[in-house]
Amino acid sequence: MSKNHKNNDKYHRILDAAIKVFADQGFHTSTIAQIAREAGVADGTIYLYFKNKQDILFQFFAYKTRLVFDNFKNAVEKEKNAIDKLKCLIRTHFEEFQRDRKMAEVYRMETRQCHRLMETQIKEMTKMYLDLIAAIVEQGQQEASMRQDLYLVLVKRFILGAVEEVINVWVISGGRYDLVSQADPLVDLFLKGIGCQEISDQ
Amino acid sequence: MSKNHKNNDKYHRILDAAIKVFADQGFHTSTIAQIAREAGVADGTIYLYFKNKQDILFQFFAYKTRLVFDNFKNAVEKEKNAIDKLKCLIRTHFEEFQRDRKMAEVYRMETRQCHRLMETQIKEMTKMYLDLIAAIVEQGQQEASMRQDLYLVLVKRFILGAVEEVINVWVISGGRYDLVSQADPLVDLFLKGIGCQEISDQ
DNA sequence: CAATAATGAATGAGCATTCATTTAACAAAA
DNA sequence: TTTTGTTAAATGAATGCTCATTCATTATTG
Repeated sequence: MSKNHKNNDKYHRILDAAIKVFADQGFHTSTIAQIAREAGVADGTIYLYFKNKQDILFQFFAYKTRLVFDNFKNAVEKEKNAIDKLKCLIRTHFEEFQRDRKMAEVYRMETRQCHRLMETQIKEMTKMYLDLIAAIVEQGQQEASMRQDLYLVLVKRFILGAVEEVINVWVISGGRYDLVSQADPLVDLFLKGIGCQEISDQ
Repeated sequence: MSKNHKNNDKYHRILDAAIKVFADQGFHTSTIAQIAREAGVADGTIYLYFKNKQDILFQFFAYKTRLVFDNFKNAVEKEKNAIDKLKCLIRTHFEEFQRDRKMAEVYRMETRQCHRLMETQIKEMTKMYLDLIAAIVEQGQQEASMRQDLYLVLVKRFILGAVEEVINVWVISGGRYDLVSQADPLVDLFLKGIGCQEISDQ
């Protein structure tokens, strides 16, 4: 009956337990036994809800992370001018990752690992994010709040990279300070850069 | 006699082979047998030059990567004003990583993994890099080529993150385009940002 | 002939996955 | 309400495979 385990309480118990274990030790060094213990179920039970160990990580990307990224688009659409949209995107990103630090830790770790099966998932999410940035910047150019002479491909990476690095440090610090408050200062850097206007044109 | 294996040809053969294998599959899924095969030696031989599998990765950070990062400082010192130093840092970074793509791949992957033993190495290199950026920015502020109202901690991450992300994409693409040519456009973004001067002050 | 270096088969530990068995859930019959 | 039967869910010990690591043996060097 419940082919769709996603409606089942135990599916989530196990997935959350796995995320906690992955966050602490990384995917490869985590064992099914540890995940089972953390979830309070027997080792074998995990295989009633997941195909295998890889599948747990797959579900993490396909289900958990995906939801978060879908949110970004909705949040951004609520704002109307480009600069507010950019602020909103980054604030929402920080909010969501701060809300679920274990998710942030696993995301940070495992997106850089080569797990053949996840690649598509990860690429799709990244593309969605980059497209969001591109749309915002193009709108900003039309509104004349952003420079015309931008190399868009680079701008997208420039923004994504900085955002992820700010999260990275926050994760490494153990989440001991408020991440969201860094959003506006970061957007300020994106917009104005670090140079003095008068000289930076040289 | 050769306690210091680093002077030994075979030490480098094995280390380079390992880097190639790690780059292709990641540390955890690589086997000693694969590394031995790639290096053209027997499995056991590896243990004459390295304590164990982890030690190979340790040597990668302690020896290979470390050399590259030490270079950055020297390169930067050759320039005299802050903006040129920043350009030099990023150009050199791109040059070195482009010169040795396998190294870049392993660095990208394994710095985000939790390998207890590497942590110190990685933190030290990152700190050195961030200090370099901080010094450049502070000089820029004295020279009045960079803004006075900068939150330095954030600026460091902002720059490092963007730089690493640009490398990241280049690595993912399989190194199919020229990385170094992205250095100047990136520094331009760092200095001027993406906003229009007139409005970005709003 | 040492002494040093290299070999690769053998060892054993660790762990994902399976599956025979047990337990729980629920419904129909008494 | 209790009894009994049926199905679904959960268990965890047993299996078997994959390696990292070792070490007795062989080759190389000088």
